[in-house]
Amino acid sequence: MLSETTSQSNINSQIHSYDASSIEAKWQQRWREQGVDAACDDAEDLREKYYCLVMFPYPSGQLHMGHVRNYCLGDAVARYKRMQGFNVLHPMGWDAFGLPAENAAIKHGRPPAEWTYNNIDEMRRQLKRLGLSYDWSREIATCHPEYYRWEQWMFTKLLEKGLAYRKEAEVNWCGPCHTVLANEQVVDGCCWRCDTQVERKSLAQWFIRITDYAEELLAELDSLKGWPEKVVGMQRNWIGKSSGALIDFEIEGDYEPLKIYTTRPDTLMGVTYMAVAAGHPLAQQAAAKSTELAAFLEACSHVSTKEADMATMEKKGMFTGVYANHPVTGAAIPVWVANFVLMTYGTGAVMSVPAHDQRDFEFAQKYGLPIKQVIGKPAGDWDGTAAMTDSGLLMQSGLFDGLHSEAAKQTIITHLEAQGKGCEKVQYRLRDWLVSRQRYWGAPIPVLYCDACGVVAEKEENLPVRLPEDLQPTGGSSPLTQCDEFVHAICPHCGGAAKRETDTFDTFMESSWYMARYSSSRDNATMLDRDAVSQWLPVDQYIGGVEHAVLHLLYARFYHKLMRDVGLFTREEGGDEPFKNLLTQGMVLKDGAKMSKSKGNTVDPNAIIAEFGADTARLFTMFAAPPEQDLEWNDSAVAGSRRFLNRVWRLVEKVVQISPSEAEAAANGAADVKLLKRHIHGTIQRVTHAFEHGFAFNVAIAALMELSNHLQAFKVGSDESVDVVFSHNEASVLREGVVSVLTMLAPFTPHFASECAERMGEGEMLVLKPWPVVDASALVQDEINLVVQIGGKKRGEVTVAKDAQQETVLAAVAADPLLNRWLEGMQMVKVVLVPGRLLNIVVKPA
RNA sequence: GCCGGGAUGGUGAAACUGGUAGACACGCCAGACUCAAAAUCUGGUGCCUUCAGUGGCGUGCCGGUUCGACUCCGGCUCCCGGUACCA
Repeated sequence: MLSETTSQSNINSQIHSYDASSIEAKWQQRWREQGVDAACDDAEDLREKYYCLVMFPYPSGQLHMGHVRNYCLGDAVARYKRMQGFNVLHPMGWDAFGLPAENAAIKHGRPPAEWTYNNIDEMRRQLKRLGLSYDWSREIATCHPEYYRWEQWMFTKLLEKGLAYRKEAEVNWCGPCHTVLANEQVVDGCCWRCDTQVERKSLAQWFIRITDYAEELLAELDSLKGWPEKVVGMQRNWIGKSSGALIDFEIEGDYEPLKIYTTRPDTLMGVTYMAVAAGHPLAQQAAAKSTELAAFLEACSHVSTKEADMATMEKKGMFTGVYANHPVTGAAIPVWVANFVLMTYGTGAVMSVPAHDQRDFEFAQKYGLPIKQVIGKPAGDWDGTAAMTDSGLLMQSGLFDGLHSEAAKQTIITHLEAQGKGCEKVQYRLRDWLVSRQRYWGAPIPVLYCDACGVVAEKEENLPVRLPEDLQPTGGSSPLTQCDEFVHAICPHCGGAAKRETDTFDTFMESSWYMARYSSSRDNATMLDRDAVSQWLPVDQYIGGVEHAVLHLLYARFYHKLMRDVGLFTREEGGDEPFKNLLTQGMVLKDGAKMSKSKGNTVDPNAIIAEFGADTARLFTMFAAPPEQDLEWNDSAVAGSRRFLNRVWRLVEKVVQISPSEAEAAANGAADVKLLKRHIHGTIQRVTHAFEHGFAFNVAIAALMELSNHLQAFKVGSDESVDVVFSHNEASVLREGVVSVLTMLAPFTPHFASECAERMGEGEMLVLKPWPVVDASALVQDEINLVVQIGGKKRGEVTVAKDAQQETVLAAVAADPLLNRWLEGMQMVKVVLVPGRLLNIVVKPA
């Protein structure tokens, strides 16, 4: 009884459904055998190149839905471009160095290498199960010596050019991660990985001079037309260019002159006090004479970045007892210590103009300091309740009176320059990139410390400096520091004993150039093959999460320019910028929140593939939301995506069985065929448009669903039980429609579409078939339904010739009693005809 | 504060350069098939009104431009992301 029920239900589900797992395996094997996913390096290949890249994953062990979405987007683009006749490079690899591997190693007592390689194997399997069309022959893993040796080589070049250097500096230290961090990796004063508050420590570290490239990185943002404005804006803010002046204030007594940076030299004559950071030498020096001041400085140093909830923190200060001399008037100006002045920006000291700076204003009010207006308000009088920060004409400014702010800036700077008291200065917020990390699982920094020769770079023939892969981290300092075989080395300069650097590179170093390496990933003679670079770079379409807006995406732009300037390629060969177009996809949410293990709201891609098939997982992630928007996971909508595929499957079964009759179509048949043909080509137009403009795949798939609904209803209407006879013409257009749907589904659901196409007798390689082309003649309509508005409100439609003139349309309206009644007792004031769209009759009571 | 994005049915979302608001899908309701259920199929589904044809209202709020505004302009409110005592 039970078994009977089960078998019955199996039969039924077979009738309505298809077997995803067997056909997906079948097609994956065929594509692999036929090498359809490989990019062609052959110079004789005349196809235009297209480089489609998705951000490579960190091999954490399991693919999550965010990956699935990212990679399905990239795959849809790559497959579409292949069908459009491009020679597509669509590679994949592993960002394989990093902290999680060490943490896992500590937890499991096994070396990070093993964990990493196992994860890569598992994740590669998962990617293959999704049917993603990667050229696996170019796969790279950044932890492989054949990869990082070139990064080490590059670093030695940067050392030669003075673009890399070692310096003792105040740096960000994360205790739990046991390493320093770059500025970009500190978020709200906390470590970007473990979210604990970073400490400031003075340590000798390796830096790369990204600040030398600040201007170029900023200027070329304007050329990135294919990037989201948001990301461009974030990078612009991060670089933080401002222009102003450096001004020296002489200090009375035994002090160095006080150098300040200001963007408002025009307000110089309104300075009523100076403010320096607690860490400023002048403050420290003055504190030696005042216990009270020393106590205040001590208090300031304990205000952590965290509790300093910056926006609301109270402005505090104390007079140092020191006076500065105004560089123009010579007037004595009190120097204060203020907790809002940052030692890390500008010179750690500011001139305060309370009349024209809100922060200075609040401080002056609190401590009863004078406020002197030197800029006239453009309109009306200044009420003095808040700082007046607009530009305007100078007043109370002696010889500068009457100048406009903008002119005054220049005049005052020139005046100061003449007296050696100041100069023009462009300031950036960007700091040099700190690239050394006190971690084991990373690429060794190829330098040695020799007692005789000092800091020496490893020789090129000794590269790579191999990371021993069998060490076991324990949680404290890097096991490399205890590894004698690694540490004790020979100085490449004098041949004496030397110690190796045990710090490793920031893992963002590896991800900064992988896109270039894919062009020549198997080349062991050079970092980048010049021909391969000019063949493939720049990346035409880059796809990934927005969280890398000022991390990876800034570093990669920088590194690209470094590689160019080291001479690996010219600007003609590799371009100035690595990524032409950027798509930042949204997150995958469940119950309104980002999926995470801690929240317990994850959806496992394996489970979805097992239940519905890879094609359904792909289709849903592309259909549920536009790519750059967050996607809310919805289990029943996933099932709905699968239902759509089932319907197409049954449509294919039906069309395959049609044997056209010799009888000619009925009289109205011709019109039906024409309409269907218009639907088909309208859909081709819409789907192609989606691929060419913004990748609105949700709309593209909706269009395919719509067409498939039309195809199902063709000649049958809602009653499928009717035995319909198709003429040759009808059958052929129906077939054209189904093949079009399958062809356009191929980028989204490649296995399913291929299987259906094969059943239709369309041959094996749907994925290599040309993309359908719009037949413009099919879109032409002789008669159209024209919307009729009366008084701006839609009142109905009339059927008229597509190019009908106004009189004709009005006649049609008059002939329609339902429309005409709106005109009774009314006077026509105006008639607006939008050809092909609508007619609006403006009326008023007669 | 500043920069960027957003607000449309019960839900995810469509709407080309101003021209039929809600395509497509999920959910829900009803029906067909079934002993029954599942699956599948069909129909309905913005809100209010009406027996019904109809009519009115409706894209966060207020105002403007226009024959016509989700779309453009001015002024707000709220939400999301980024960033910040940056001098």
